[in-house]
Amino acid sequence: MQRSGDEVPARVGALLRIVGRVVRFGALLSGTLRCGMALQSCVCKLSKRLCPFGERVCNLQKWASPAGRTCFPYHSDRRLYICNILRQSGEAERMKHKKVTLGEIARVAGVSRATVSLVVRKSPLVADRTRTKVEQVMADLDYVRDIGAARLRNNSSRTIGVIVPNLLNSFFTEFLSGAERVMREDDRVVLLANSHDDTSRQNDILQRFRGHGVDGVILCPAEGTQPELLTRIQGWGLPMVQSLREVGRDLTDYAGADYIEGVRLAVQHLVGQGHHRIAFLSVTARTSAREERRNGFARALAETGAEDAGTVEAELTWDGAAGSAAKVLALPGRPTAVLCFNDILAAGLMLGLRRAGREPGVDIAIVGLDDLPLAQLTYPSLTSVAMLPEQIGALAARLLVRRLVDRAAPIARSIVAPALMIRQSSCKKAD
Amino acid sequence: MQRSGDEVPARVGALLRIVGRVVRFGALLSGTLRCGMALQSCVCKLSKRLCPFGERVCNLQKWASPAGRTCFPYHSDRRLYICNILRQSGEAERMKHKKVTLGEIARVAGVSRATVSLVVRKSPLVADRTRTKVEQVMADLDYVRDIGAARLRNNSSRTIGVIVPNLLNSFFTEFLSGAERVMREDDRVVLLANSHDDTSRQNDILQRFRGHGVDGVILCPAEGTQPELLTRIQGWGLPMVQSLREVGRDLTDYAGADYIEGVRLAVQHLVGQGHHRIAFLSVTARTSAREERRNGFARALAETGAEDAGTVEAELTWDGAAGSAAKVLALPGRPTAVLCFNDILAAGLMLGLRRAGREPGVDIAIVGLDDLPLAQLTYPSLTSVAMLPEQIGALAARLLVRRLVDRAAPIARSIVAPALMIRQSSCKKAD
DNA sequence: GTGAAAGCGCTAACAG
DNA sequence: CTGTTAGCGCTTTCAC
Repeated sequence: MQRSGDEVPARVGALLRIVGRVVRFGALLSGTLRCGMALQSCVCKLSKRLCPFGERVCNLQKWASPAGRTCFPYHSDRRLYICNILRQSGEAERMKHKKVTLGEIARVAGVSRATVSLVVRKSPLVADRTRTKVEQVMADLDYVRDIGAARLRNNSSRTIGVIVPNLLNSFFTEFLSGAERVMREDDRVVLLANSHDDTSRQNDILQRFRGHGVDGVILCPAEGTQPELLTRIQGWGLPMVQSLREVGRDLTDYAGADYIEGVRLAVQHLVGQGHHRIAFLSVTARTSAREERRNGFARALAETGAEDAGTVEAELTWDGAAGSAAKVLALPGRPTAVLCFNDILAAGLMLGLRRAGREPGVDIAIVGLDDLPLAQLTYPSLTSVAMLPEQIGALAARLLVRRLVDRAAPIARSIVAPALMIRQSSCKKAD
Repeated sequence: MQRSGDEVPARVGALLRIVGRVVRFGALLSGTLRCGMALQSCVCKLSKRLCPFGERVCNLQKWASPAGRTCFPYHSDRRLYICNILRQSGEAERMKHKKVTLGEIARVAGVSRATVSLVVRKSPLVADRTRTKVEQVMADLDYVRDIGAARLRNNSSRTIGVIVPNLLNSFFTEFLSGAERVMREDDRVVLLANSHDDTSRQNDILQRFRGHGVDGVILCPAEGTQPELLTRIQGWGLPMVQSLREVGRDLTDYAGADYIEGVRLAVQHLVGQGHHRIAFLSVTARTSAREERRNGFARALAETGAEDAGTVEAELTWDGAAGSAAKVLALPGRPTAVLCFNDILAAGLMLGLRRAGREPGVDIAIVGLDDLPLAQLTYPSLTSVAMLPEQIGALAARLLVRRLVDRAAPIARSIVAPALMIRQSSCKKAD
């Protein structure tokens, strides 16, 4: 079955509906279905493209015969195209995965690639009629803009990298959640990596991110990160904000919580409960967060006149903290209260204390920091200071976005104010 | 200060060391430093590039004068280049962020871009001497391969997308952690997004991922996801594995835990503890995970002969679960034990029960599912069934990698075996 | 082994 | 407002 171009109805193009990547024919052309092809295997082909694009057709026979396929023409706004029905799924399959490009949208819509590009980028420079036409075609063909290709031209991948030291700690995953949310609101996408608090992995990740052309990075520096790293990153021209932890001071934008104030709230609360000998359960990993919390502790003690009953260090796990209970109890300062580096340690310590025959919240007061969700679940429930990591993540993301927009902006800090959450573990001092 | 090309020592090139993106000069040329320029601002320029690349220099004077800069030549393996000292940081800055490309490596190493490309991709087709030379230059210039540009040619971005419904639930973040780990081991990078269990956001994310050219997707389908979505994704030619939740059955690769077996373990344990009237605290969100757990519950009851004491539904929060305690206690089936959809609900339920004057683990047995870390912290500690989400994440990643390698591979399932973790909440039945 | 040339899909600059 | 042109940095033939 072959038809000459002359037989084609004048406005056949208008009857074509393109749905997904399969061409559906209008009534006028339904006769072609008699070829015995399933509707789904009807694919318009031109220059190896799926869908109804084609060069100008001069000689239908010439197109129809050599390939041994049944063809028929239709025309779109400006040109007469050839629609070529593929016999077998083999070729159809191969085409199915051929990308729909800007150029094809342009061809179908009868405009230039530049115009389509403008439409895609929502430029005001394009006429409304043109825009809607192009948008219609994009929707019909299921066009997806290739951001990677765009980046090659304009150096904006709309991708940012987030590096956290531990994905099993909900403090960091809440942080991540906030960052992801804001980035998505700003139409960006997050590349995620876990440094496991290892600087060499962190380097590795940074290189990889660089190779992927990220626009910027949110970094919670791994333990032991040197300030040189920051200058190196800046040397790459890679915008960065540090968060939760900070290397150096004011070397980059930074989002975090006011750890010192948080610790002060905790200590004041304990002192208010009548405690005057307070110990600190710290963590082994040396980060700015640790230093701030420790300094805050010393400062708060000085302010309140309470006594430093000593510091114990534990690994950042429940077991580690539980195991440190004995050391805490053996502290020469005979603490009546313990402030913990974070809730994970606090929860572990409470387990360990109970194993050692002491009732946390009764015999000894415990306060955590961070107010992770688990603080509500421990027994007794854990008094803690909320640091709002989800918010910090969001702030970090906003700082980064701001910097992407204006690289020369002055270095900024976003600090969230902590909030004391009083629960049962911070009992009044037993007499 | 100008020198003619003739005055340049024959093997000056050999004395050049390129460190980072700054050129350091060997002793032979140290005289040039007398110009009064800081070493750091010495930048080799050619065609706006940083570092010592240049066209062949025919006429040194011509290069030196018009730009008003001090120049001197050196030669590399094959060609004579010009090294141009920039006066001001203005221009130097602009250049600093100019990318080092394959072509520049090639020019410096004196080979073709194709050869460098082969080296980068570790092809065996390149001579050892050439390889080491090229690698040296890459290290010197701090070359980073642009994966986005590579993808444009070869359609492999080494990027995969992971879509989870909730980043605040550690079940999913542990999952994520496993997936990220495996992907990084395989030298891939993870694009992360949070669907918030919303199908329209999920669509949005998928489009965005598509635009970023991900090689594949790991999907924990949002509540209400239709099987059509899967066929659509497949229609895009986008490899995908489902995980933790499944839409349809065997439509795609799948990694998960054997929820039914997990529930069976829990019920058997409870029955072994003397409980015969068991309730189920379920969740409102309708997902395959919920259905499997419910079905498993029914089946396990049938197997053990225990009695279904009724089901209560709660929102997936502590408050929701705590609030449901009254309903659980009012169940006409008078349960002596409650199996909970997951640990979050179990923990919340225990809080609620205690508020209602019942002692969980004493008056009523509680078992959770998932064995989140928090199970060890509740009081009493929570008996739960470990589903090992970190492992599931890793398995999902491996399934996806496998499919990327062989798209025609048969559809596969990876199911991890759950493990019962007995703790205090699953007391023997009170008499 | 290596080099030259042709794109991948997109956008910036400029000319109409 | 729209079209033309010239690449972005890389890989892939296909010669040599």
